[in-house]
Amino acid sequence: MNLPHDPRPEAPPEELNEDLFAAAEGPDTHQLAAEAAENAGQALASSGLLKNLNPEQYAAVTLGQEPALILAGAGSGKTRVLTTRIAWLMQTGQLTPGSVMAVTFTNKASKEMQTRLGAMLPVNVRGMWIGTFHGLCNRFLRAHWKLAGLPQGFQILDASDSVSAIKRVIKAMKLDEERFVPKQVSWFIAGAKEDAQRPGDIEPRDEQTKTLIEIYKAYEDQCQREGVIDFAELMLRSYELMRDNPAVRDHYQRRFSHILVDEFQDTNKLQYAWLKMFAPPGRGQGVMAVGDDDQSIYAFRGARVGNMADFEREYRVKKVIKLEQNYRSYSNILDSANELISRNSRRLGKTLRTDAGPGEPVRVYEAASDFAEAQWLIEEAQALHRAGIDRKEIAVLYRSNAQSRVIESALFNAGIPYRVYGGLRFFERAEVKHALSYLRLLENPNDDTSFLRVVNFPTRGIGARAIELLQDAARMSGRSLYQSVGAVAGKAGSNLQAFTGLIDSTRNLTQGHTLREIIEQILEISGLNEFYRNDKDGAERLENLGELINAAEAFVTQEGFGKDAVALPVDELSPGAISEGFPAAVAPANFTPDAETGEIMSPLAAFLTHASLEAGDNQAQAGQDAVQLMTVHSSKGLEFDAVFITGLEEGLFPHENSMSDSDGLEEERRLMYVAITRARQRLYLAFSQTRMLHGQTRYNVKSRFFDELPEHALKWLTPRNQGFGSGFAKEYQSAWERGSGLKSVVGAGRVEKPAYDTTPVPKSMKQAAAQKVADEHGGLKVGKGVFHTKFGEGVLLTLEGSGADARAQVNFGRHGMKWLALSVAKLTPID
DNA sequence: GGTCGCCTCTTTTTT
DNA sequence: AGAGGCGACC
Repeated sequence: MNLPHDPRPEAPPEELNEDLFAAAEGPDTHQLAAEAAENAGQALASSGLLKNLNPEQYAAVTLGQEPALILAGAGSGKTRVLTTRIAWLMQTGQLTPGSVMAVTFTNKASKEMQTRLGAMLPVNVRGMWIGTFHGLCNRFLRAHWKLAGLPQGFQILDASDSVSAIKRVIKAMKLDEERFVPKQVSWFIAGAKEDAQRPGDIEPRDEQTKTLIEIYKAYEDQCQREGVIDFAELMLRSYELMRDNPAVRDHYQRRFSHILVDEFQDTNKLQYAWLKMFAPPGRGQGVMAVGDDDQSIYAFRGARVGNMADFEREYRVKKVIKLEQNYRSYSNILDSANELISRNSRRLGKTLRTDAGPGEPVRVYEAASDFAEAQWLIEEAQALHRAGIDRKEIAVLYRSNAQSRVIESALFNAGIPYRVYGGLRFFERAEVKHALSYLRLLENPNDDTSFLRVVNFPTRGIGARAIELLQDAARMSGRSLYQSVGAVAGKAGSNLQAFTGLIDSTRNLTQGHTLREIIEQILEISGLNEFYRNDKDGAERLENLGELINAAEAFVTQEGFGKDAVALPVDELSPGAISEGFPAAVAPANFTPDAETGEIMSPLAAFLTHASLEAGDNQAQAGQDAVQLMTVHSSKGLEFDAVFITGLEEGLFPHENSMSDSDGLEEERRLMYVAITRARQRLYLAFSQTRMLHGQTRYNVKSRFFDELPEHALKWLTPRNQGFGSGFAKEYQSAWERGSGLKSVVGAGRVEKPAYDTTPVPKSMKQAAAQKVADEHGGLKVGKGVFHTKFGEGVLLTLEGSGADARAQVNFGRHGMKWLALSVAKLTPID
């Protein structure tokens, strides 16, 4: 135990478990504990745990059992406050491991919290209710699957599974996929669920909405039939179970005397409602919400910053504690962040300060191309490494995943170890998903999504027609595809039976085998291995399948398999809980552990859950000293000695899809704020004049964010204003007046042909049309610069129509994207 | 009826 | 650059 000044004798883990049971016994315990804390707290004031906390942190850590809202700026020691508070509450006897729930958003954050807490106290953090919203909901539903109306081994659909399930629904309903785009429908459904709305709760405003509601309903039925639930459903089911079952609700409200929620600004409506089920205002539990409105970056998926204000009001928070002292960055970095974020209008108000001094300037670099940007970045990173900075302390951030490619290949060619977070995650790779689908079918043959994914992969003579017949049969009888195989006659039918036979026999064959053996078997029997062995590009995929076996092995051994499953019998079935009159309906009868092993879940089922919930973030070689690559979103909560923010270009960052409304732009700004505040010592901002994206070249203008940073904190590594960012029309004019013209093409956006293609050959109708219009308007070329008397200079992005109808889409940078009628607008080409 | 290969469209961010 | 859709061929 590494708490040097613990006044109490060291408590053995068993004793803590005793406490754990006691914790479920009701408010009296809480009260006694609080009294004990009163005394202990004084003694602990100068102990190691509370040492070096600033006054605000101290106040937050040692707050009594009451609702609290902590406004915690970036780098203000938020995680430290959270973990120290839990540790302090436990040390002072106010809390037992079983009576606290700590919720985070990302797996990374919850792991971090567990690690830190584990280092402070000798507790089994795995058994504690520390996890992501979705992880905890999963745990909750595994415990109460029957009450929740789920099959015991329910599986979780990830985003892409969900979209393909919805696609099937749309097809089955014979709806037009153009009009009901599966992805958008998925959005609609997730959005409804996040507002706690079932199909019946949504108002059928118009025909479109009416149909969407029908799809939602059918999708629900389908998921229920197949025994699967999506991410949003995890939350919604848990919420509804709490809402509709007083006995369960009462149990958990008594059990958790303290609930801590991290990144509260990112909670959506449902998550807040969920929290209120576990700890309603006025129930007297200690609910601590920690958040930073300036770091709210998930509005796009339903996060409501307003939850912070609502929380303050509804829970009658006495005093909001603001953590504004930053311990991470030098002031040049902080000044930049502060200045930038001050442009946002809707803020709770908070300014970070530091005692660290100005530090180095923020370095700005302009590259000619994304390739050059990557090259420069690598040289700079190498220099940093030579100067003694660990590679893992160097982060490269970008707005969208697609940007990582260039950087990756440059790093690869230079032989620099790197690690990419996010992007195509391990469990999302096609071959891995195939393998997982086979595994899911072993566990639950009625999982139609998995069935369809692999029924004919590798090909085994089951085509679209056969599947259509099968789906019809299934629909008629209301059964799963697997159950309906017998209904299809002929060759196709026997092929289908061969497939289900393959699944069944593998299941029998591997009965009682280890997870590793099961996976090895299915890879062979399914023919996946053979398929990739014969595929000329299959080597890497085979490797990934091998990696899947490793991951399973690691999951079983190191990870201590089934933490969610194992944790349950211990604390759900605690004598305390039962003696407290925990209703029979949710008591042990609901657990049907494996007769032989006593496991609540099979290792396979647990592994599949793990694969859905943690898309394989930590599959990349952990521990190696590697440069860290990630999106700005996934960098939240992390910090590095040196940070490169790349691709700071209009249309990319801020992203073009967000620029239309001010809310979107403010979110982009918060995103930039998050990115900047990741850096401890060195911050680099880079942008590029051209960039290859989706196989096309884009011509870029530097991000408007450069104009929102304090000049004194910046140092331009390339000549300032060489590029064509803000106010470039003016620059253009002066350059024009000097008679030099402009050499480079400026502007931002997509162009129809590759940049360096000197002999353009129209590849599509669109291009051919563009070519035609260009001929009519001599000299205008897509991808080239144009000049407009009012808007100045821009880049021609699209040409459409002909004659009087001819239109042009031009990006005028500062003046934005515009569609112009060529019969009216006077556009002159610039070379 | 199945398979293969060419064509098109796509992509913001995540549990 | 990669996946899904569509048409031609087996």
